[in-house]
Amino acid sequence: MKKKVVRQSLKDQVKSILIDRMIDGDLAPGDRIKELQVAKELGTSQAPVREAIRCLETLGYVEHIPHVGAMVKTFNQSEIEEAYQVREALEVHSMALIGDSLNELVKELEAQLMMMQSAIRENNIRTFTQADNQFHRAIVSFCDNETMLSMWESLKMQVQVIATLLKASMPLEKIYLLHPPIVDAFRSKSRERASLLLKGHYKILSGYWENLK
Amino acid sequence: MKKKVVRQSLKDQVKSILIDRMIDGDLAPGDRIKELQVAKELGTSQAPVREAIRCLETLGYVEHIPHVGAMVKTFNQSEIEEAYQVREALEVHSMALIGDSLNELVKELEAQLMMMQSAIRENNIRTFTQADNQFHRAIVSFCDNETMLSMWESLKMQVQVIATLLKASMPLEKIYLLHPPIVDAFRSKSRERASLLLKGHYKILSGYWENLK
DNA sequence: CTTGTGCATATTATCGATAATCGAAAGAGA
DNA sequence: TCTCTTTCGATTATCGATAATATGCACAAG
Repeated sequence: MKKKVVRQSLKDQVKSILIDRMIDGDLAPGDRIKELQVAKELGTSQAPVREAIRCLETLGYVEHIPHVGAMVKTFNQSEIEEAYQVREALEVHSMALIGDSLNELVKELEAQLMMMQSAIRENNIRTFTQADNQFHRAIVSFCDNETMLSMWESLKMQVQVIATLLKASMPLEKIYLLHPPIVDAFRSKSRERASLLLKGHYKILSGYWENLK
Repeated sequence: MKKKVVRQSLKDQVKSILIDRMIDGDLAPGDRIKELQVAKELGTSQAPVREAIRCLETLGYVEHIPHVGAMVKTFNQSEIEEAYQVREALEVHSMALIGDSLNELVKELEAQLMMMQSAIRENNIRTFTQADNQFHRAIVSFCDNETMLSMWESLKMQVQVIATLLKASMPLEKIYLLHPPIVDAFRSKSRERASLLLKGHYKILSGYWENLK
């Protein structure tokens, strides 16, 4: 691997730092992000911070009110449900588009199944979630449509919220079991069946979700 | 209609102006957009222009290369095809989500059918395209999912390109005829059939598209 | 006790100027 | 002639300072 000189703009660096803080929980939903304060902390001027925040805004990570400021976005219930529906739409359609790379996809999905299983054994929710995400991402990724994939990824945040809640109330094992049949369907080249199974997967999860509310 | 005090930030004004220029063709795909030049023209400083451009960038209207500049985006073929597939995914799934507002939707769709017909009589491609768009938008709009709708709308530009080309090579009448059966299916509350018809609609159009390339 | 008004403060929005970076053209060496 | 380096002009990226705006509080009026 070549090691290019890192020449990241300040904006990008600030953006990464802010995202990290959100992941680590240093920045919780609802927290204010003040431009000058962040700028001072990071030793830059207001401009790059400002740009970074606007970027996070369009990514849907923060909410911005003119002349007032930005805060880490808190998703309300309906936004989360909406995102879940869109995700389903994209994944179901992606399945129909996957071409002759079905075998490779199956291999990737199997890998993620293994990962999920081992996560269950260790009761490691974090790893499980990661594998689960990777499983679904693979489906979209293999249909070879960058636009589709980037839209799918833009839902990450909202999905993360619902996933966390679901995993707290639903045994991992139960969630896991929704996946192998899908892989089976792919293995026997039956996109149609896979698609129905995926819809079922989402239906069951949203059933649980309804009970949570 | 209430008339609130308009207090648009410079960024928003610049953004609107640039979009207008793109629509009017003053800014064609591939054209450079220079920050300081625009700033001078509009009598502002570089900052608001810069923000506006970054905003257009995330909207997918312009392409930005660090330290080089921004230019009006030219879509390549695969990007356009990708967008069309995503659009299909969103619309098909939306159909399944539409609740008890089916009747209202039918009314809206019928209105757009009429509009298309009259556009055909006058051979007004612009009006036809508008009605066509509105037809498809209505489907997504009636499933009551803001996230879905905003994603659908973010594909506007790419779809516009493909639509223009298609309409040049395919009789409007032929395109029109793909729509009434969908409305019929909705009228008889058959979401399933409507969904299949919509998929057929897209299949036929992409068939034409393949011939164009 | 409620409502409105003006001020103080905090924060963003905008500005003009400077630094950093890129791409093309000019020049040097083989 | 070709390739590599250097220089130069153009443009973006960043800065520090100032203007504009919103929010909350104190206080007066009803």
